[in-house]
Amino acid sequence: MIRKTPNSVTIAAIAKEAGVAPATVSFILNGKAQDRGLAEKTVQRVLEIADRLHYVPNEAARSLRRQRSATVGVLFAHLRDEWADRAVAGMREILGPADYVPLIAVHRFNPEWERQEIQTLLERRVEALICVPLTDDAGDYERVVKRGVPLIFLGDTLEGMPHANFVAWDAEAAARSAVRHLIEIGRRRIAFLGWNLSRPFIKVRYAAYCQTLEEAGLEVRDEWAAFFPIGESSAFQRGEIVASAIRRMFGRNRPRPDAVFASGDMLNTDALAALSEMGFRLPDDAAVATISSQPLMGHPLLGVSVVPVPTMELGREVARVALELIHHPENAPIQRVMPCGDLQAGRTTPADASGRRQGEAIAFSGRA
Amino acid sequence: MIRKTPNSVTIAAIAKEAGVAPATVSFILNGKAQDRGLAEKTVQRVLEIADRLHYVPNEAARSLRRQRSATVGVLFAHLRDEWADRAVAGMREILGPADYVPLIAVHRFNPEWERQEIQTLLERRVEALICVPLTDDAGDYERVVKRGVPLIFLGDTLEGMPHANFVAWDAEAAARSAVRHLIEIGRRRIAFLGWNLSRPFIKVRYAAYCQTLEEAGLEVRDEWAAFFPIGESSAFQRGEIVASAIRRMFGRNRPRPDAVFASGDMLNTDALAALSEMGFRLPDDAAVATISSQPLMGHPLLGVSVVPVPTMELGREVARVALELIHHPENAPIQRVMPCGDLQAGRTTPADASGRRQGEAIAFSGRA
DNA sequence: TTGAAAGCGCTAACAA
DNA sequence: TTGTTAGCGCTTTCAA
Repeated sequence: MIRKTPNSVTIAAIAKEAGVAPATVSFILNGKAQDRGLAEKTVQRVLEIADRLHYVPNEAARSLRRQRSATVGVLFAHLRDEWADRAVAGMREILGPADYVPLIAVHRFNPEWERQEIQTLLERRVEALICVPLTDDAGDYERVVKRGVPLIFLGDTLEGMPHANFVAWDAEAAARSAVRHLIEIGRRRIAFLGWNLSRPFIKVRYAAYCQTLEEAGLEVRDEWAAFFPIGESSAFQRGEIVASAIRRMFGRNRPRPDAVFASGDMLNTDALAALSEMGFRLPDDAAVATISSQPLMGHPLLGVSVVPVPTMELGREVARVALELIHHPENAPIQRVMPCGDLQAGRTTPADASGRRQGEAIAFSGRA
Repeated sequence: MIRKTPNSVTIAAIAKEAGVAPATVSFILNGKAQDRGLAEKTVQRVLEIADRLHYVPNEAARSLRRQRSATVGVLFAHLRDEWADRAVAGMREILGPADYVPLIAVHRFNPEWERQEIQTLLERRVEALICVPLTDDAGDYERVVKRGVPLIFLGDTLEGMPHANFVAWDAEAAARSAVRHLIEIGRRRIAFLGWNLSRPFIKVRYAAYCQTLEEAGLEVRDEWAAFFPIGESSAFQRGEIVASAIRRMFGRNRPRPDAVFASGDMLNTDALAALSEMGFRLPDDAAVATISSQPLMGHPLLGVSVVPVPTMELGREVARVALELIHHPENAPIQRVMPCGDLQAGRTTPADASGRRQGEAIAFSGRA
């Protein structure tokens, strides 16, 4: 037995019950009674009946008739790291009052799923599409643009689409700030962990890393930089790959790195796991700095220095841009780069402000 | 200027172009050409044209006509803790092949938003609603049930709705296993942190804690248990409340606890932060065990013992139940409790397997 | 082997 | 002050 949508109360039923025309009901339910100059008595009666019958409008019919869905598609890579949580919170703040609803989808780094999700979103006639870009490939995105649906990249953009709309954050400043911090706390041999993608806001992190080192007169060594493919299946796998890269860097004959700049989430988690597994003391053997949208990453026990990504504000801004482009598509391209927060210093050296002696592990300052 | 849905290619346009009737196109596009015995030539021509015109079906029209949305609503409390990520991954596995799409919404512990989101989902005529229950209040949920839309709670259920469908996990076994572990590693004064809710699978954790202690002949002290209100605004606030509870427990005259069972996510993070801020050594001063769906929680640096929640499998199962109820509503109520994973022991005592000496902080085992 | 036609629930232009 | 009407794009029954 196939279950059908419950035969819900329609506007016609209410009209019949109230002894008025469907159109009248429609106007009243949409708060346009004034415009039509309807009698207050009629309005009340209709509202009362709608309420009593538990009327719930049928959005499909409404969209079809109005030729707009009041919907914005949001395609995430995943829902981890609080990224999505905070981005969606920000979007809601903006979309809600404008009577738009976000349609959330996830591609899990799988191009095939991404295509499917985009298709589904287009079938639902989203009026704009917010999208965390997956690969360097512009193919599927161009299709969206061709259909006249405003596309806004979130968090990065694509080299191959110079006129794409995007809302990103200042990865360059973030990377600089993280690396500079490591230098300031006395580190001289800083390793880099990054993603193996040529997206602009990914690439800029390595560039900033190099520049900051050079400005400080420090060495940039190829064998201290590692780039990893992104993907979902690699959650465990990736941990292994990152670990082996770290083993390579740290296992060699000296000099080996005394700090790690993990340029994004997941890399930082993997790096911590690997370093700890190798028996390194943090920050004695390796200080870790990262850019992250994951609050736990800033936990004192981990002792990592973190530049926080302003995810919620990104969500707000990208929603604003989406609305702007829905109403004024002629304003494309809109390209915004948001500033990121100040670095939160983790533990730095064992002999830092709290005055512990060199060599002592300092997960807890001890209370004796 | 208000932007309208782009005048997309319709089935009628394709029909005209191909010189056939709209109905023919519809059949072909739905893969029912066989059933109608259409000429292969016609089929090919129509498909070619649809492709050339970049036809994308209009889901609103389709839903309206078919009187079903092919959609399942999923209402989360939030998108943190990888809960949503893994639950959605599991659901996709099941819903995708059945040609259902999940509509994801978030209520952020706000009853007003929850009502709004449920309303929005009902307007979109979801065929079932999967829902992480918010409060102890059944009001809004009953409305859903009354409309004939199958409602399935995820992760817990409500006392006030004994006939509600739900898919939960075995919180009792998880709690037992966590507390037993703390006892096994020699702890005798175990504190409890929990949520101040009377939902069955929340309540059972405290009960299991008490029972396990009693079975071991240990003392259950009221002042070693703390219950916290749940809510979003309290992210920081809650941290403070948890911290003050922990200060109260640990700051007193002896005896004070030597372990903490944080019965859920967020509580564990807060507890770690508070303990570390107070300068306690883990696990010397307090061993921490918890139930969590957050992988970082199992990180060796944190040293916490974790019972993992089988979130992805919950996602799969709840999707299966949703489909079952869509097709066979007469099978309600369906109530399932999934087993949870084995406890992953964190650091236990300072003098554990790795042979460190008593009193040494052991965030890192040291490599010298 | 194909076409015609009705109608899903709603809105908005036009009449009355 | 209210009603009539014509679709929005699609599916599906019935007729040819």
